[in-house]
Amino acid sequence: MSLPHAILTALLEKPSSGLELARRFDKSIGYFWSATHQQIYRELGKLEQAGLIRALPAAAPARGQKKEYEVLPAGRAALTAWVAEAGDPRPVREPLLLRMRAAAVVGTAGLAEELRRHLELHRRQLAEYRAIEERDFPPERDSEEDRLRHAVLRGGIGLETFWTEWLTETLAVVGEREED
Amino acid sequence: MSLPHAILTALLEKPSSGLELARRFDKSIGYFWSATHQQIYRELGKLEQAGLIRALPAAAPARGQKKEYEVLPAGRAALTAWVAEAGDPRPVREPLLLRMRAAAVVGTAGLAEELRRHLELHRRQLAEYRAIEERDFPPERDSEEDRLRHAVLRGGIGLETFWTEWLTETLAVVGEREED
DNA sequence: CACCATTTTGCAACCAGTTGCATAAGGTCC
DNA sequence: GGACCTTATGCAACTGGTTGCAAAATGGTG
Repeated sequence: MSLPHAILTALLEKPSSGLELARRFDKSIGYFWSATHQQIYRELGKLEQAGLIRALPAAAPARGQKKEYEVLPAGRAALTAWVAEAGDPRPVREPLLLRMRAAAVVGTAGLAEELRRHLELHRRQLAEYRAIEERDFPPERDSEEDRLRHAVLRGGIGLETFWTEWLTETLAVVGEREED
Repeated sequence: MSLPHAILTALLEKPSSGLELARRFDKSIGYFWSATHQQIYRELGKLEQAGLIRALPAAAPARGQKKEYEVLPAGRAALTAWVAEAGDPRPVREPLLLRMRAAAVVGTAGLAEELRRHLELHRRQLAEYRAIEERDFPPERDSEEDRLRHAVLRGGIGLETFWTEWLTETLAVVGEREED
């Protein structure tokens, strides 16, 4: 039940149309909860029906025509409640770790290359996060909101840092004996 | 497409019945790819039909009766191929990070308690991993398989370490101003 | 041996997320 | 103004994962 709340958050930050939301999910919020435009349109429909958001323009709602949504008080209340809700961390689901296990049984052929590719991807993501950090969180900006959002970004940075370190380490274990 | 390969790996490590698999998924493999017994039974059926595994006992296969499976050569081949396959890392999907974002907009009421709860959970998981590490990977065990499996476990340890550190840090940001 | 709990397997329905495609409006180019 | 591209919304079908429940074998207890 996270997607509706992700959308409510995004809409509170700035009222948007479905497509705008989809684009914003490709960065920022989407770094921690990605969604396709389909999911977003469907969920916008549900949220509207539930009375948590409403469409703005009142122009005849036709197909190829932009529809902007804003959050209603009930929506804000639902989001506030969700912040305090208990919810366990999701179990890790990373196929790469699984593949390592499989490799322990059937051999590591082709694995090192994958590890290198992943390392490159995580390095790139890490660099992107760091650029955002420099751009959006200079030392002088330090409101409550900034500190919270910065903490989220530091989460991303920490995760990518972990993966680059682990992959580097692990390549030392796997890589060498695959070269021969 | 990870579950079938997780099952193949588990079955190669040791031929098992569905329920045994389900139990083993609650530890070890399941730390990185969890699955319910339903998923497992369904997948076992598919794998059998695909000719990648087969049921052992040949006794009349009835409902409440144990059925052991073992991996066939085709299954091993499929797993070997999968190890080398390209597959991008999954995007992070952690509701807690999302809730932090939401909290930046609607306030942090109730958040600190959740952070503390998560911190406790991650500490516990970390302790469990470390215990497994001591038990299963003493310095003298150092075969190829051991090194790979140990790397996987180090992955888990690294992730839990990251979360405990991030949560501690973040509690310092959120916790203080919620006490008043 | 009738009764009951446990073990093991499984069906059915559901929810969340993905993929592929369709349709409408608006702008651009000739 | 017809052909075409982009923007925007959406339907339908599918896949992966979850939940709730049922049902057959097994094994004990009175």
